[in-house]
Amino acid sequence: MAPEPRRMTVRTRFAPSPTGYLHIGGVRTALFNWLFARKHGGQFILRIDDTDQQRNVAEALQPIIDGFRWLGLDWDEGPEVGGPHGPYSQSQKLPRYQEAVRQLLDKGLAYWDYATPEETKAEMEAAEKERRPKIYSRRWTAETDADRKRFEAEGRKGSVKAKMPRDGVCRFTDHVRGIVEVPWAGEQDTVIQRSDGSVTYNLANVVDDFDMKISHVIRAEEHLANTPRQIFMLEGLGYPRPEYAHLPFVAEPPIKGGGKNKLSKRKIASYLTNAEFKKVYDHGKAVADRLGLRGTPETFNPVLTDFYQTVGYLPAAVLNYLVLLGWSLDGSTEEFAVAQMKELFSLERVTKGAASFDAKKLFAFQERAMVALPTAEKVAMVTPYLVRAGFTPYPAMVTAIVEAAGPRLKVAGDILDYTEFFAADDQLVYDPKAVAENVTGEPAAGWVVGLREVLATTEPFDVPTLKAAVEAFAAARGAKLKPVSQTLRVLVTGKEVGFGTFDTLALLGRERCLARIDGIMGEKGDHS
RNA sequence: GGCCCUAUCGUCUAGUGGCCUAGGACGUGGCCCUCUCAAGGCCAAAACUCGGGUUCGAAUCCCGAUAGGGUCACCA
Repeated sequence: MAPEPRRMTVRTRFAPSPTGYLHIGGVRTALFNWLFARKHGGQFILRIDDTDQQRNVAEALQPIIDGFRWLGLDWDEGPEVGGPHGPYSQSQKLPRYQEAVRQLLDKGLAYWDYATPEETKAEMEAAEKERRPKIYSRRWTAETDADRKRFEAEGRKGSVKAKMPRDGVCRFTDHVRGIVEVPWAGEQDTVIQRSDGSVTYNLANVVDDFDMKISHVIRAEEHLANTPRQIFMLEGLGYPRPEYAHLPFVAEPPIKGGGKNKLSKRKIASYLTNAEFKKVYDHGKAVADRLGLRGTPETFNPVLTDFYQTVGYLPAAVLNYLVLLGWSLDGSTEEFAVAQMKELFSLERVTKGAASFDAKKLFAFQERAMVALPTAEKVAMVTPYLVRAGFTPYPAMVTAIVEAAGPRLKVAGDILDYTEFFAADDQLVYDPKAVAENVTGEPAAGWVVGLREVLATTEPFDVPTLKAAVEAFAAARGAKLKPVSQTLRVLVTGKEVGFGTFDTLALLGRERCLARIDGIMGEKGDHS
């Protein structure tokens, strides 16, 4: 029979542990898996790696599911959507795994072992001291049921270990690293079933990948060294070998005295010593503060995707940054719409070295994407922030402010920089320093009455007319435009920064401007 | 410690023997624009880890060193 060139369906997976948060490095791995599946018209599977049966799996899983949904990384099989190769949680597959362990035992590819943790530890330490590979001596191996009984009579607990070959070479092809060869003799007899009957990751992983018909295992490089053990198991079980691609890990931002360690959410304090990382964090923190959010490093951390969702980033921008962390199309194309990524992604162009996470560059993608977003979409994005901050945003006003803000609006939460337009005239918050320097101090104090008069009489109340009137006002007093416009700005917004002064005036309208000036001047009057 | 992986500007990267006096992007510095803050425009500084080979010619191929990382003990 002629070997038919069969077209295998591409099936990839991402298998997070339910930890309660979605790590940005994990998203990068998931993205590459998702992109590869989408590019080849295959399926992307989400599977839950909860072999050590934690308590609140559902609760710890939710943030991960939310993150995927927010980013638009849809899965064809897995939690909430089901699928024909379930269950998609390892905790529900124990009998299945134990069956696999039994098969390995029956074939003589695994054995019962009764070494105590102390004994194992002592052997390993001795091996390290003698500069030998850390290979178990198999001293407490039970060959027969009688052996098992004997060990158990001693009060020992048995675990099952894989019986790794002691000679030959394990060779496999990795789509990013090429051919990898490792001598079997260096591979440890790894525990596949713990003494409490639960199974370990390597075993469960191999069984799941087979059950779910995973064609391409695309995962972080930390698993590269686990691959021979997994190959041993899957071949022992008679499973076909999937294709492998080990991605370089996402490294931490450059910090003084730091190497290229894996990005970790726990090390946020040291990342904050990196000025660029801190800028991004501070910007996000400002938004969270105005929202009255309690930002704990547990949830509010640029290493976690939740940060970007909370602050109001665009999923497309996050994805665009992430796709370039370890992959490139060429040396110059940087902007990719999600649809383009799906079309252009390839494993062959994944880089080999670890890539540092650069929050500031992610932010740059966000800025560009935000500027390009149609006003209506920005309005929809921004409105919930105003609501959460306690304002009543009227669509027309929001639209006007969003347009006036232009490129100042870098994330949705930035709308909270412009709440002066949504605040009631008698509830405007004035920055005392700004008032002291631009309103009550000299020469500004002497301009206020005149400026109020200008605003009261300028007709029409639009940008060019207002500008001309104020310029004339300044010229008449021998003043430059700058201090005068700043006085006006503080008078009606309470702040020294914002849109162009005349845009601000026009946006507010004559009534509100006069009301605000009267408000602050009346207040000053009352107190003096 | 054994085994495995990796190594181009501060960072992400292009580069697969001559097109490289090494290109792009973020960041940084300067200038311009300007009523503040942004944005924008222009310009600049900034890298092939080191040492040997192979070759007429090496960032690119080979060897070695160094550095970083991963993995190996009932985490995933």
